[in-house]
Amino acid sequence: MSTPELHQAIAASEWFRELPAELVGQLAALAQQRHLADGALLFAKGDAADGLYGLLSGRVRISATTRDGRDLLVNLFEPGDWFGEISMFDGLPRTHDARAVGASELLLIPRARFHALLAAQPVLYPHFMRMLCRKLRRSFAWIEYIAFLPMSARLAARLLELAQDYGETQADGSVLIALHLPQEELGRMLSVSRQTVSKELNALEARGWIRLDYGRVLIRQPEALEALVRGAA
Amino acid sequence: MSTPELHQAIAASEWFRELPAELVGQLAALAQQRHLADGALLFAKGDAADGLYGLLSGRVRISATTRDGRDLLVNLFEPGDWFGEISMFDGLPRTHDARAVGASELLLIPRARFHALLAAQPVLYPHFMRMLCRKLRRSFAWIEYIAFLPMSARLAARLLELAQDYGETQADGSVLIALHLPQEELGRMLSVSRQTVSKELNALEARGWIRLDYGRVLIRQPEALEALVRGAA
DNA sequence: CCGACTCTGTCAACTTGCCGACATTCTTCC
DNA sequence: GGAAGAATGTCGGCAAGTTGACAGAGTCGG
Repeated sequence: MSTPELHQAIAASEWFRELPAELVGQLAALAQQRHLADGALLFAKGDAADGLYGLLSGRVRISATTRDGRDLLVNLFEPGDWFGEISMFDGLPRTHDARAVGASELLLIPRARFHALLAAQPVLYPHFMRMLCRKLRRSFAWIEYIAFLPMSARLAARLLELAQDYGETQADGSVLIALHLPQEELGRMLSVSRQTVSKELNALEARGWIRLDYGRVLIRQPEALEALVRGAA
Repeated sequence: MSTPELHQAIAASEWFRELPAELVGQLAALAQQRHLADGALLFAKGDAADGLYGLLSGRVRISATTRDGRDLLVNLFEPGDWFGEISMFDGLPRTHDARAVGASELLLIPRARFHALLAAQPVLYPHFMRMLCRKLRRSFAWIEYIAFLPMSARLAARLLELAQDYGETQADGSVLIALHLPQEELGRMLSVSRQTVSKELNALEARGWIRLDYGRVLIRQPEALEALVRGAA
């Protein structure tokens, strides 16, 4: 990918939209390109930080795993997202595993260069602080959901979040979650069994709020799901 | 409190230990002092951010609350801790409620002044980024505990954390958690009922790993608790 | 030292969600 | 079009934790 194309890709990302063109240019100049095959491991929990990653195409799955094979799906990044900043800023090991879902293209801004740029351009700091704050708020919300909401409301909340990130509005106004999303995967997001997800999704479908399809979900009445979340809170 | 005393108080805090004296002085110059009576509300979730807080004496309890009165005890700060930085950096409302436990003295660094100082001294940024990263890692660990560990291991993990923060080593080598800590409060930390906490604590005591006292806990064998956490992970 | 209050232990009935098993249905790839 | 594999629906037994109730024990202030 040529430098102007890189510049374009970075400037288009939600995270760097407000950044002046000059700084985008400087970031682009630091970036290396990287390719990952489907399922390839980008980094694992405990690894030393190599740099900051930006996703150009494909998907990256962030998860926590136990020795006995259970795993928790923490995040699913799509093109335009940036991640891996935590280890960059505190110098400690990676907090999670990162794995490609489908063949993926990434940008890597290596650690040392990134810190040099930050030192030269402290204007960048508030920017990345907002990035950290956003993840913190997301974590807090998640913790509260687990603490306060019953499983059904948590599922509804998760569906709405997915619709926010991956939703495609259909002709009839309903929102299709444009993801290959088996119920087992949904279960891994909520740390709940496949069977429980299945039962609950069917209950939601019976009420006409969603429609189930093989490996995907269509949300017909987002307001009803929101009410379910709020009502339980 | 006089300015040199403030300077001293800030420099002594775990968070600002590495900060050069000059910057500590500049922070101290911005600080206002504030007193809170036992149980007084410092700020509530949803409030606009007034500033960054440092605790001089007493305790501050950070929690999330539902309309129907359940609450989740997220954090318990002690003298030397600083908090309230998230809303400062992203400009969004407070994420939690903060309430004094016992009469408390606080420092407030007002928002506008703080940002002026940051702009003048960007060296401060990496410092606060580490602060955010630390809270993020804590959140992640918590989420994983909830997802992966059974209640007993989560309780053990929480006790060890409390021992870390509030522990006083006794003559016989065991560690007393120097907090008024009713089992109900422990339950609110883990979002688990008082009865369950009671049963589990008694099981731990039966194994000789802890000793229960009225409103407090003594940890006799930290290693055993650690093994319990690790074994379940 | 006594009464009020807080904290703890315990029980039974109930709810939620897990797990294993098995049958069905849908998709994909030859 | 026909496997093979992936995803889903469903059931019953089981484990963990909740809720409400009540009794007993510890602490504190007058």
